[in-house]
Amino acid sequence: MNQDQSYCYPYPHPAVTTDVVLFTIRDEDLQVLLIQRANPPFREMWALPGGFLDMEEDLEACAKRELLEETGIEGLYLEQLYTFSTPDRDPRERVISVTYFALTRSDTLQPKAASDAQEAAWFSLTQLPELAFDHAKIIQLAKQRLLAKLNYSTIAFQLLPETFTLSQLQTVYEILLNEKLDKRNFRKGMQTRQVLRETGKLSRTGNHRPAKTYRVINPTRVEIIK
Amino acid sequence: MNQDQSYCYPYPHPAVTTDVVLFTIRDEDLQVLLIQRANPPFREMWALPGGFLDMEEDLEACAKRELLEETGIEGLYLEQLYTFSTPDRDPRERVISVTYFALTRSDTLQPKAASDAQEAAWFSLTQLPELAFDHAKIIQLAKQRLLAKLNYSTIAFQLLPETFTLSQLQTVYEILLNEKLDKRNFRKGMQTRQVLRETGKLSRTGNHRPAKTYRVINPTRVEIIK
DNA sequence: TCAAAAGTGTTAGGCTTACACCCATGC
DNA sequence: GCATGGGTGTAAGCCTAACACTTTTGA
Repeated sequence: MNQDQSYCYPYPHPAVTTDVVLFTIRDEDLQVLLIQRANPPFREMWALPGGFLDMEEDLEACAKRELLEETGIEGLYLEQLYTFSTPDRDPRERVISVTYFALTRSDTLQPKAASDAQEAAWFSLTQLPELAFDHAKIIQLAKQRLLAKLNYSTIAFQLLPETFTLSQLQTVYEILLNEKLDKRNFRKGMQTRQVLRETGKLSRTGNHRPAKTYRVINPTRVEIIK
Repeated sequence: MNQDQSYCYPYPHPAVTTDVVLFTIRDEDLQVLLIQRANPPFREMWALPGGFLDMEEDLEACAKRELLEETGIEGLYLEQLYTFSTPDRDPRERVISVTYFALTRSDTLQPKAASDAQEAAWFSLTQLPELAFDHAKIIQLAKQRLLAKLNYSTIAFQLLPETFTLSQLQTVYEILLNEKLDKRNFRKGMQTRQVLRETGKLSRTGNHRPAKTYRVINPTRVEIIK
């Protein structure tokens, strides 16, 4: 077909990419990390971090690598979300995108742009810019999945630092669920689930009683039968 | 690289396939459809129905097409399961497999082999033959997903014909959960969920009182908050 | 009349929810 | 001492789970 294209197959192959929806909570709001594209198509538009699969790595490694390359962020919780395959979703060629969603605590240092991302920044889910490809749809699906897992898993802890107070934890739930929760019932529920351990240390901030701090017993995500 | 391979790209592309885990209930048992491979690799071994993605179709269409081509089965519930990408999972070349799971009622006519499947047959999950590729792992994951969805969705109805009795429905749950359920509580629960409608007809079989028959209000799957 | 599956209510205990006040600290 | 968030118990009602007998039919 074309002799300066070096990788040839007896029948057509699609390209495979990963795209990552990285959530955090900042400014009392659920936010998502976007990068501004440096190259066409959709040049200068905002998009999810992601990129093409290398032949030696599996998809999760690809997602982690792209996140690191484009934003400098690493070492976080990652879960496969869905695989998108509408034939014309990328104008260049047929591209299958395997999407992941990831969570990080907000005290992660600011994402710095790198490689083929011009810039990386956090956006509130309620104020997204226009997005490249079908990335708006991907973000909606990721949010739906995150919310669905809130009540039967320890996924929310991925949004907090290693140690935290119960009020901080409750605030995370309130922001995600978009409703106020009862303090006593919330704490009772956490006790029942047996996923927290007191650190023994107190958090002294502001002019009020210091709060006990906790850590997750098993920092790797666990599903919980209520 | 090779001039009689006609599809060339500036960087390497993996092949993309779909594989489908089709479940049914037969002989009081959860069974899965397998095909016997007609071609290498793993020639004559049993494997999930599936095959390579065409460039004009999306993944779900591919899964449906392969199921139809290899088994003659069509028109059933299909849900994306997971995308597998271990680099060496296929000895021929790098293959990404997007897997689906599907459910059908057992009165579907017998699968007939076609195209590159030598034979198609149902196997009990407890008596699987040795399987090609990583298909054993895929089946395990599909089963796990099916069981997880039992209690908060109407997924189980996909395993029954259009109209059915409450005893038939209960039997499906009992087989899947592998435990006996209380008849009165089961019926009460179904009433609460408001997903069934009486057909007005009775099922007369055997020497006993005829049973009322029901159909699902919304035959497309609905998620239910208990 | 017998066997076989269909059909039907009640109760106890556990879980969920609603709700209000004192505590420890910094200023 | 006052403002601020931290921390704690109880009671009502709802949901879940356990449990046994009558009905209808065909043979």
